[in-house]
Amino acid sequence: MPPADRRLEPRRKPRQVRAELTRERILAAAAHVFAEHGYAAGTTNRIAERARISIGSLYQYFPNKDAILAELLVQHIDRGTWTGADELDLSPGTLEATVRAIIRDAIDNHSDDPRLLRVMIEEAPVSQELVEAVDRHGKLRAAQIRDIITAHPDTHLGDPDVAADLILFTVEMNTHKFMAAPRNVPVETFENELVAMITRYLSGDR
Amino acid sequence: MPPADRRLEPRRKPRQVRAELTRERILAAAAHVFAEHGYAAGTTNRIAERARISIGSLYQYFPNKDAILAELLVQHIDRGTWTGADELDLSPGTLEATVRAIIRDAIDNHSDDPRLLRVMIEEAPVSQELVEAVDRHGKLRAAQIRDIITAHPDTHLGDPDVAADLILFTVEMNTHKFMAAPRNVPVETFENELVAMITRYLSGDR
DNA sequence: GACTATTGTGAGCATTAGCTCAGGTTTTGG
DNA sequence: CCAAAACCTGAGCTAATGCTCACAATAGTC
Repeated sequence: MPPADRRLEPRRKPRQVRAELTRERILAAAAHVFAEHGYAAGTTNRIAERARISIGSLYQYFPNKDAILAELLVQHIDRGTWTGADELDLSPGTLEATVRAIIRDAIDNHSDDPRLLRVMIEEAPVSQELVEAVDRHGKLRAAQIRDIITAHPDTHLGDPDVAADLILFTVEMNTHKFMAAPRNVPVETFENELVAMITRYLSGDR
Repeated sequence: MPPADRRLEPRRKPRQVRAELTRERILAAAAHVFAEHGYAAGTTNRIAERARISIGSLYQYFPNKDAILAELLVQHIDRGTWTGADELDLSPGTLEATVRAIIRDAIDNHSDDPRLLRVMIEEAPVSQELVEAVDRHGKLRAAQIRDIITAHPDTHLGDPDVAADLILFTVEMNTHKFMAAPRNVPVETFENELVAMITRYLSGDR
Protein backbone atom coordinates (compact mmCIF):
# COMPACT_ATOMS: atom_id res chain seq x y z
CA MET A 1 0.00 0.00 0.00
CA PRO A 2 1.29 3.44 -0.80
CA PRO A 3 2.04 5.92 1.95
CA ALA A 4 -1.23 7.13 3.37
CA ASP A 5 -2.34 10.59 2.54
CA ARG A 6 -1.96 12.32 5.87
CA ARG A 7 -4.17 15.21 4.88
CA LEU A 8 -7.25 15.59 7.01
CA GLU A 9 -9.36 17.66 4.67
CA PRO A 10 -11.02 16.02 1.73
CA ARG A 11 -10.25 17.45 -1.66
CA ARG A 12 -13.82 18.44 -2.13
CA LYS A 13 -16.68 19.62 -0.02
CA PRO A 14 -20.19 18.65 -1.00
CA ARG A 15 -22.20 21.53 -2.41
CA GLN A 16 -25.05 19.74 -4.06
CA VAL A 17 -27.49 17.51 -2.26
CA ARG A 18 -26.51 14.41 -4.17
CA ALA A 19 -22.93 14.95 -3.01
CA GLU A 20 -23.98 15.15 0.60
CA LEU A 21 -25.97 12.02 0.01
CA THR A 22 -22.95 10.24 -1.39
CA ARG A 23 -20.94 11.22 1.65
CA GLU A 24 -23.57 9.78 3.92
CA ARG A 25 -23.78 6.58 1.93
CA ILE A 26 -20.04 6.19 2.28
CA LEU A 27 -20.19 6.61 6.03
CA ALA A 28 -23.10 4.24 6.37
CA ALA A 29 -21.36 1.66 4.24
CA ALA A 30 -18.12 2.13 6.15
CA ALA A 31 -19.86 1.61 9.46
CA HIS A 32 -21.27 -1.63 8.17
CA VAL A 33 -18.07 -2.85 6.56
CA PHE A 34 -15.86 -2.01 9.51
CA ALA A 35 -18.26 -3.70 11.88
CA GLU A 36 -18.40 -6.76 9.66
CA HIS A 37 -14.74 -7.16 8.66
CA GLY A 38 -12.73 -5.12 11.12
CA TYR A 39 -10.50 -2.22 10.21
CA ALA A 40 -7.72 -3.93 8.28
CA ALA A 41 -10.01 -6.14 6.20
CA GLY A 42 -12.52 -3.35 5.77
CA THR A 43 -10.98 -2.13 2.55
CA THR A 44 -11.90 1.11 0.87
CA ASN A 45 -12.91 -0.79 -2.23
CA ARG A 46 -15.31 -2.87 -0.18
CA ILE A 47 -16.77 0.25 1.34
CA ALA A 48 -17.23 1.85 -2.07
CA GLU A 49 -18.80 -1.31 -3.38
CA ARG A 50 -21.30 -1.48 -0.56
CA ALA A 51 -22.07 2.22 -0.87
CA ARG A 52 -22.63 1.55 -4.58
CA ILE A 53 -20.36 4.36 -5.58
CA SER A 54 -16.99 4.25 -7.26
CA ILE A 55 -13.78 4.18 -5.32
CA GLY A 56 -12.94 7.52 -6.87
CA SER A 57 -15.95 9.17 -5.30
CA LEU A 58 -14.94 7.86 -1.93
CA TYR A 59 -11.64 9.69 -2.18
CA GLN A 60 -13.43 12.87 -3.18
CA TYR A 61 -14.80 13.21 0.29
CA PHE A 62 -12.23 11.48 2.45
CA PRO A 63 -8.51 12.03 2.17
CA ASN A 64 -7.68 8.54 3.30
CA LYS A 65 -9.08 5.47 4.96
CA ASP A 66 -8.25 6.56 8.49
CA ALA A 67 -10.33 9.68 8.06
CA ILE A 68 -13.44 7.59 7.51
CA LEU A 69 -13.13 5.75 10.78
CA ALA A 70 -12.18 8.99 12.47
CA GLU A 71 -15.35 10.63 11.20
CA LEU A 72 -17.43 7.72 12.47
CA LEU A 73 -15.81 8.00 15.86
CA VAL A 74 -16.38 11.74 16.04
CA GLN A 75 -19.99 11.24 15.03
CA HIS A 76 -20.37 8.69 17.77
CA ILE A 77 -18.90 10.98 20.36
CA ASP A 78 -20.93 13.96 19.20
CA ARG A 79 -24.22 12.16 18.84
CA GLY A 80 -23.30 10.38 21.94
CA THR A 81 -25.21 9.89 25.02
CA TRP A 82 -21.53 9.48 25.80
CA THR A 83 -21.77 13.11 26.73
CA GLY A 84 -25.11 12.47 28.31
CA ALA A 85 -25.83 12.46 32.02
CA ASP A 86 -24.71 16.03 32.23
CA GLU A 87 -26.78 16.91 35.18
CA LEU A 88 -26.40 14.07 37.58
CA ASP A 89 -28.16 14.05 40.87
CA LEU A 90 -25.53 14.71 43.46
CA SER A 91 -27.85 14.90 46.41
CA PRO A 92 -26.88 12.65 49.32
CA GLY A 93 -28.28 9.18 49.46
CA THR A 94 -28.60 8.75 45.76
CA LEU A 95 -25.09 7.60 45.07
CA GLU A 96 -26.24 4.23 43.84
CA ALA A 97 -28.80 5.86 41.58
CA THR A 98 -26.14 8.15 40.15
CA VAL A 99 -23.77 5.29 39.53
CA ARG A 100 -26.53 3.31 37.93
CA ALA A 101 -27.35 6.20 35.63
CA ILE A 102 -23.75 6.36 34.48
CA ILE A 103 -23.64 2.65 33.85
CA ARG A 104 -27.00 2.60 32.06
CA ASP A 105 -25.60 5.32 29.89
CA ALA A 106 -22.61 3.22 28.98
CA ILE A 107 -24.76 0.21 28.27
CA ASP A 108 -27.05 2.23 26.02
CA ASN A 109 -24.10 3.54 24.15
CA HIS A 110 -22.72 0.13 23.45
CA SER A 111 -26.07 -1.25 22.39
CA ASP A 112 -26.11 0.46 19.00
CA ASP A 113 -23.45 -1.41 17.16
CA PRO A 114 -21.05 -3.11 19.50
CA ARG A 115 -19.02 -4.54 16.65
CA LEU A 116 -18.36 -1.17 15.13
CA LEU A 117 -17.53 0.21 18.53
CA ARG A 118 -15.12 -2.64 19.05
CA VAL A 119 -13.27 -1.70 15.90
CA MET A 120 -13.18 1.94 16.94
CA ILE A 121 -11.95 1.10 20.41
CA GLU A 122 -9.54 -1.69 19.62
CA GLU A 123 -8.37 -1.10 16.08
CA ALA A 124 -8.65 2.62 15.54
CA PRO A 125 -5.52 4.06 13.96
CA VAL A 126 -3.61 6.50 16.06
CA SER A 127 -3.95 9.89 14.49
CA GLN A 128 -2.80 12.81 16.54
CA GLU A 129 -6.02 14.77 16.32
CA LEU A 130 -8.18 11.76 17.02
CA VAL A 131 -6.33 10.81 20.12
CA GLU A 132 -6.62 14.34 21.38
CA ALA A 133 -10.33 14.51 20.69
CA VAL A 134 -10.94 11.26 22.51
CA ASP A 135 -8.65 12.35 25.30
CA ARG A 136 -10.45 15.63 25.77
CA HIS A 137 -13.71 13.80 25.95
CA GLY A 138 -12.34 11.31 28.42
CA LYS A 139 -11.04 14.09 30.62
CA LEU A 140 -14.44 15.73 30.61
CA ARG A 141 -16.13 12.58 31.75
CA ALA A 142 -13.45 11.90 34.32
CA ALA A 143 -13.96 15.38 35.70
CA GLN A 144 -17.69 14.74 35.96
CA ILE A 145 -17.09 11.62 37.93
CA ARG A 146 -14.52 13.28 40.12
CA ASP A 147 -17.07 15.95 40.95
CA ILE A 148 -19.52 13.31 41.98
CA ILE A 149 -16.93 11.76 44.22
CA THR A 150 -15.88 14.96 45.92
CA ALA A 151 -19.44 16.24 46.17
CA HIS A 152 -20.70 13.16 47.87
CA PRO A 153 -20.32 13.25 51.65
CA ASP A 154 -19.92 9.55 52.27
CA THR A 155 -16.94 8.98 50.07
CA HIS A 156 -13.62 8.54 51.79
CA LEU A 157 -11.03 7.99 49.12
CA GLY A 158 -7.37 8.41 48.49
CA ASP A 159 -7.06 10.25 45.23
CA PRO A 160 -10.30 11.38 43.58
CA ASP A 161 -8.61 11.80 40.22
CA VAL A 162 -7.19 8.33 40.17
CA ALA A 163 -10.50 6.99 41.37
CA ALA A 164 -12.35 8.83 38.63
CA ASP A 165 -10.08 7.44 35.94
CA LEU A 166 -10.40 4.00 37.42
CA ILE A 167 -14.16 4.12 37.48
CA LEU A 168 -14.51 5.57 34.03
CA PHE A 169 -12.26 3.01 32.44
CA THR A 170 -13.73 0.14 34.40
CA VAL A 171 -17.28 0.98 33.43
CA GLU A 172 -16.41 1.55 29.79
CA MET A 173 -14.34 -1.55 29.31
CA ASN A 174 -16.53 -3.95 31.20
CA THR A 175 -19.61 -2.69 29.42
CA HIS A 176 -17.85 -2.91 26.13
CA LYS A 177 -16.71 -6.43 26.80
CA PHE A 178 -20.11 -7.57 27.95
CA MET A 179 -21.94 -6.07 25.01
CA ALA A 180 -19.42 -7.20 22.43
CA ALA A 181 -19.48 -10.83 23.48
CA PRO A 182 -22.80 -11.38 25.19
CA ARG A 183 -22.87 -14.30 27.56
CA ASN A 184 -25.90 -16.19 28.66
CA VAL A 185 -26.09 -13.75 31.52
CA PRO A 186 -28.88 -11.17 31.42
CA VAL A 187 -27.88 -7.54 31.17
CA GLU A 188 -29.58 -6.77 34.45
CA THR A 189 -27.30 -9.13 36.32
CA PHE A 190 -24.27 -7.56 34.76
CA GLU A 191 -25.57 -4.09 35.48
CA ASN A 192 -26.28 -4.90 39.10
CA GLU A 193 -22.86 -6.35 39.71
CA LEU A 194 -21.12 -3.41 38.12
CA VAL A 195 -23.26 -0.94 40.04
CA ALA A 196 -22.48 -2.80 43.22
CA MET A 197 -18.79 -2.72 42.52
CA ILE A 198 -18.61 1.00 41.90
CA THR A 199 -21.07 1.99 44.59
CA ARG A 200 -19.37 -0.03 47.26
CA TYR A 201 -16.03 1.29 46.14
CA LEU A 202 -17.27 4.83 46.58
CA SER A 203 -19.23 4.42 49.73
CA GLY A 204 -17.00 1.94 51.47
CA ASP A 205 -14.40 2.87 54.02
CA ARG A 206 -13.02 -0.28 55.46
CA MET B 1 0.34 -10.14 0.73
CA PRO B 2 -0.25 -13.75 -0.33
CA PRO B 3 -2.59 -16.00 1.60
CA ALA B 4 -0.98 -16.85 4.89
CA ASP B 5 0.37 -20.31 5.40
CA ARG B 6 -2.11 -21.69 7.87
CA ARG B 7 0.14 -24.54 8.86
CA LEU B 8 1.01 -24.55 12.52
CA GLU B 9 4.15 -26.61 12.41
CA PRO B 10 7.35 -25.13 11.07
CA ARG B 11 8.95 -26.93 8.15
CA ARG B 12 12.00 -27.70 10.20
CA LYS B 13 12.81 -28.50 13.78
CA PRO B 14 16.14 -27.44 15.22
CA ARG B 15 18.55 -30.32 15.81
CA GLN B 16 21.83 -28.57 16.20
CA VAL B 17 22.53 -25.96 18.83
CA ARG B 18 23.07 -23.17 16.37
CA ALA B 19 19.58 -23.82 15.02
CA GLU B 20 18.04 -23.53 18.47
CA LEU B 21 20.00 -20.37 18.89
CA THR B 22 18.64 -18.96 15.68
CA ARG B 23 15.13 -19.74 16.82
CA GLU B 24 15.69 -17.88 20.04
CA ARG B 25 17.19 -14.91 18.28
CA ILE B 26 14.12 -14.73 16.08
CA LEU B 27 11.81 -14.74 19.08
CA ALA B 28 13.86 -12.14 20.91
CA ALA B 29 13.94 -9.93 17.86
CA ALA B 30 10.23 -10.42 17.28
CA ALA B 31 9.43 -9.41 20.84
CA HIS B 32 11.41 -6.25 20.35
CA VAL B 33 10.02 -5.41 16.93
CA PHE B 34 6.40 -6.09 17.85
CA ALA B 35 6.76 -3.99 20.96
CA GLU B 36 8.35 -1.20 18.99
CA HIS B 37 6.21 -1.14 15.86
CA GLY B 38 3.04 -3.02 16.68
CA TYR B 39 1.86 -6.15 14.93
CA ALA B 40 1.01 -4.85 11.47
CA ALA B 41 4.14 -2.72 11.09
CA GLY B 42 6.28 -5.39 12.70
CA THR B 43 7.14 -7.04 9.42
CA THR B 44 8.87 -10.36 9.14
CA ASN B 45 11.70 -8.75 7.23
CA ARG B 46 12.25 -6.31 10.05
CA ILE B 47 12.32 -9.16 12.53
CA ALA B 48 14.83 -11.07 10.44
CA GLU B 49 16.94 -7.98 10.05
CA ARG B 50 17.05 -7.35 13.77
CA ALA B 51 17.77 -11.00 14.49
CA ARG B 52 20.59 -10.70 11.96
CA ILE B 53 19.43 -13.74 10.09
CA SER B 54 17.94 -14.00 6.64
CA ILE B 55 14.24 -13.94 6.06
CA GLY B 56 14.55 -17.48 4.75
CA SER B 57 15.81 -18.73 8.07
CA LEU B 58 12.89 -17.16 9.82
CA TYR B 59 10.51 -19.22 7.75
CA GLN B 60 12.47 -22.34 8.54
CA TYR B 61 11.26 -22.23 12.09
CA PHE B 62 7.94 -20.47 11.87
CA PRO B 63 5.25 -21.32 9.35
CA ASN B 64 3.97 -17.76 9.24
CA LYS B 65 4.02 -14.43 11.01
CA ASP B 66 1.08 -15.21 13.27
CA ALA B 67 2.89 -18.20 14.67
CA ILE B 68 5.66 -15.99 15.98
CA LEU B 69 3.36 -13.82 18.03
CA ALA B 70 1.48 -16.91 19.12
CA GLU B 71 4.68 -18.47 20.39
CA LEU B 72 5.51 -15.32 22.32
CA LEU B 73 2.07 -15.33 23.88
CA VAL B 74 2.29 -18.97 24.86
CA GLN B 75 5.71 -18.35 26.35
CA HIS B 76 4.31 -15.51 28.36
CA ILE B 77 1.45 -17.56 29.67
CA ASP B 78 3.67 -20.53 30.47
CA ARG B 79 6.44 -18.61 32.09
CA GLY B 80 3.77 -16.55 33.63
CA THR B 81 3.24 -15.53 37.11
CA TRP B 82 -0.06 -15.27 35.32
CA THR B 83 -0.65 -18.70 36.67
CA GLY B 84 0.91 -17.68 39.92
CA ALA B 85 -0.90 -17.15 43.17
CA ASP B 86 -2.03 -20.72 43.10
CA GLU B 87 -2.39 -21.10 46.78
CA LEU B 88 -4.14 -18.04 47.97
CA ASP B 89 -4.88 -17.50 51.58
CA LEU B 90 -8.60 -17.94 51.99
CA SER B 91 -8.68 -17.61 55.72
CA PRO B 92 -11.13 -15.03 57.03
CA GLY B 93 -9.99 -11.50 57.58
CA THR B 94 -7.37 -11.61 54.90
CA LEU B 95 -9.58 -10.73 51.99
CA GLU B 96 -7.76 -7.51 51.37
CA ALA B 97 -4.43 -9.29 51.47
CA THR B 98 -5.67 -11.84 48.99
CA VAL B 99 -6.98 -9.22 46.65
CA ARG B 100 -3.74 -7.32 46.95
CA ALA B 101 -1.78 -10.43 46.08
CA ILE B 102 -3.81 -10.91 42.93
CA ILE B 103 -3.35 -7.32 41.90
CA ARG B 104 0.38 -7.33 42.66
CA ASP B 105 0.58 -10.38 40.49
CA ALA B 106 -1.06 -8.56 37.62
CA ILE B 107 1.20 -5.56 38.07
CA ASP B 108 4.30 -7.73 38.08
CA ASN B 109 3.16 -9.39 34.93
CA HIS B 110 2.70 -6.16 33.10
CA SER B 111 6.02 -4.78 34.24
CA ASP B 112 8.12 -6.88 31.89
CA ASP B 113 7.33 -5.38 28.57
CA PRO B 114 4.04 -3.56 28.60
CA ARG B 115 4.32 -2.59 24.99
CA LEU B 116 4.69 -6.15 23.82
CA LEU B 117 1.84 -7.17 26.04
CA ARG B 118 -0.27 -4.44 24.54
CA VAL B 119 0.33 -5.85 21.10
CA MET B 120 -0.51 -9.35 22.30
CA ILE B 121 -3.66 -8.19 24.03
CA GLU B 122 -4.90 -5.67 21.53
CA GLU B 123 -3.57 -6.74 18.17
CA ALA B 124 -3.09 -10.48 18.40
CA PRO B 125 -4.49 -12.28 15.37
CA VAL B 126 -7.38 -14.58 16.02
CA SER B 127 -6.16 -18.11 15.56
CA GLN B 128 -8.46 -20.81 16.80
CA GLU B 129 -5.90 -22.56 18.97
CA LEU B 130 -4.64 -19.34 20.45
CA VAL B 131 -8.04 -18.13 21.47
CA GLU B 132 -8.76 -21.45 23.09
CA ALA B 133 -5.49 -21.46 25.00
CA VAL B 134 -6.09 -17.98 26.30
CA ASP B 135 -9.69 -18.82 27.09
CA ARG B 136 -8.75 -21.89 29.07
CA HIS B 137 -6.30 -19.85 31.02
CA GLY B 138 -8.85 -17.14 31.67
CA LYS B 139 -11.38 -19.69 32.86
CA LEU B 140 -8.85 -21.12 35.27
CA ARG B 141 -8.17 -17.77 36.80
CA ALA B 142 -11.85 -16.90 36.92
CA ALA B 143 -12.48 -20.15 38.76
CA GLN B 144 -9.79 -19.29 41.27
CA ILE B 145 -11.38 -15.99 41.98
CA ARG B 146 -14.82 -17.49 42.20
CA ASP B 147 -13.51 -19.90 44.80
CA ILE B 148 -12.18 -17.03 46.82
CA ILE B 149 -15.53 -15.35 46.69
CA THR B 150 -17.56 -18.35 47.70
CA ALA B 151 -15.04 -19.42 50.31
CA HIS B 152 -15.03 -16.11 52.04
CA PRO B 153 -17.71 -15.75 54.67
CA ASP B 154 -18.28 -12.00 54.42
CA THR B 155 -19.15 -11.88 50.79
CA HIS B 156 -22.77 -11.40 49.89
CA LEU B 157 -23.04 -11.31 46.15
CA GLY B 158 -25.48 -11.95 43.39
CA ASP B 159 -23.70 -14.17 40.94
CA PRO B 160 -20.20 -15.37 41.90
CA ASP B 161 -19.38 -16.28 38.32
CA VAL B 162 -20.30 -12.91 36.93
CA ALA B 163 -18.44 -11.29 39.80
CA ALA B 164 -15.35 -13.36 39.13
CA ASP B 165 -15.32 -12.42 35.45
CA LEU B 166 -15.86 -8.82 36.35
CA ILE B 167 -13.00 -8.76 38.82
CA LEU B 168 -10.59 -10.61 36.59
CA PHE B 169 -11.22 -8.38 33.63
CA THR B 170 -11.20 -5.22 35.71
CA VAL B 171 -7.90 -6.02 37.33
CA GLU B 172 -6.26 -7.07 34.09
CA MET B 173 -7.41 -4.16 31.99
CA ASN B 174 -6.80 -1.45 34.54
CA THR B 175 -3.37 -2.77 35.30
CA HIS B 176 -2.60 -3.06 31.64
CA LYS B 177 -3.75 0.48 30.97
CA PHE B 178 -1.82 1.88 33.88
CA MET B 179 1.40 0.12 33.01
CA ALA B 180 1.15 0.80 29.30
CA ALA B 181 0.68 4.54 29.69
CA PRO B 182 2.18 5.44 33.02
CA ARG B 183 0.84 8.62 34.52
CA ASN B 184 2.53 10.80 37.04
CA VAL B 185 0.75 8.73 39.61
CA PRO B 186 2.85 6.31 41.65
CA VAL B 187 2.08 2.63 41.29
CA GLU B 188 1.27 2.37 44.98
CA THR B 189 -1.57 4.84 44.64
CA PHE B 190 -2.98 2.95 41.72
CA GLU B 191 -2.59 -0.35 43.54
CA ASN B 192 -4.31 0.95 46.63
CA GLU B 193 -7.27 2.30 44.73
CA LEU B 194 -7.72 -0.89 42.78
CA VAL B 195 -7.42 -2.99 45.92
CA ALA B 196 -9.96 -0.77 47.62
CA MET B 197 -12.36 -1.12 44.74
CA ILE B 198 -12.26 -4.89 44.61
CA THR B 199 -12.13 -5.42 48.35
CA ARG B 200 -15.06 -3.16 49.04
CA TYR B 201 -16.96 -4.78 46.24
CA LEU B 202 -16.45 -8.17 47.78
CA SER B 203 -16.94 -7.29 51.39
CA GLY B 204 -19.64 -4.72 50.96
CA ASP B 205 -23.32 -5.45 51.38
CA ARG B 206 -25.17 -2.22 51.14
C1' DG C 1 38.90 -36.14 3.09
C1' DA C 2 34.45 -37.36 1.52
C1' DC C 3 29.79 -37.71 2.00
C1' DT C 4 25.39 -36.49 4.12
C1' DA C 5 22.30 -33.96 6.99
C1' DT C 6 21.37 -29.76 8.74
C1' DT C 7 21.21 -24.99 8.57
C1' DG C 8 21.51 -20.42 6.36
C1' DT C 9 20.84 -17.12 2.34
C1' DG C 10 18.35 -13.38 -0.17
C1' DA C 11 16.59 -12.08 -4.69
C1' DG C 12 12.33 -11.90 -6.08
C1' DC C 13 7.40 -13.80 -6.73
C1' DA C 14 2.58 -13.17 -5.84
C1' DT C 15 -0.77 -10.66 -4.00
C1' DT C 16 -3.01 -7.07 -1.87
C1' DA C 17 -4.95 -2.61 -0.95
C1' DG C 18 -4.61 2.42 -0.73
C1' DC C 19 -5.06 5.81 -3.82
C1' DT C 20 -4.72 8.74 -8.53
C1' DC C 21 -6.22 10.82 -12.65
C1' DA C 22 -7.98 11.49 -17.21
C1' DG C 23 -12.05 11.71 -18.75
C1' DG C 24 -17.27 11.20 -18.71
C1' DT C 25 -21.99 12.66 -16.66
C1' DT C 26 -25.14 15.58 -14.19
C1' DT C 27 -26.54 19.86 -12.19
C1' DT C 28 -26.62 24.79 -11.87
C1' DG C 29 -26.83 29.63 -13.33
C1' DG C 30 -27.76 32.87 -16.71
C1' DC D 1 -29.98 26.15 -24.40
C1' DC D 2 -25.31 26.45 -23.30
C1' DA D 3 -21.22 26.81 -20.70
C1' DA D 4 -19.15 26.17 -16.39
C1' DA D 5 -19.02 24.04 -12.12
C1' DA D 6 -19.79 20.15 -9.49
C1' DC D 7 -19.85 15.45 -9.34
C1' DC D 8 -18.87 10.60 -10.59
C1' DT D 9 -16.22 6.72 -12.72
C1' DG D 10 -12.96 2.74 -12.60
C1' DA D 11 -8.81 0.91 -14.77
C1' DG D 12 -4.68 0.69 -13.09
C1' DC D 13 -0.38 2.68 -10.69
C1' DT D 14 2.58 2.13 -6.74
C1' DA D 15 4.36 0.33 -2.98
C1' DA D 16 4.40 -2.72 0.62
C1' DT D 17 4.75 -7.31 2.65
C1' DG D 18 4.23 -12.27 3.53
C1' DC D 19 6.55 -15.89 1.91
C1' DT D 20 9.22 -19.37 -1.52
C1' DC D 21 12.92 -21.78 -3.46
C1' DA D 22 17.20 -22.88 -5.60
C1' DC D 23 21.43 -22.71 -3.91
C1' DA D 24 25.42 -22.03 -0.62
C1' DA D 25 27.64 -22.83 3.72
C1' DT D 26 28.45 -25.34 7.74
C1' DA D 27 28.43 -29.25 11.03
C1' DG D 28 28.46 -34.11 11.94
C1' DT D 29 30.21 -38.81 10.87
C1' DC D 30 33.15 -42.34 9.24
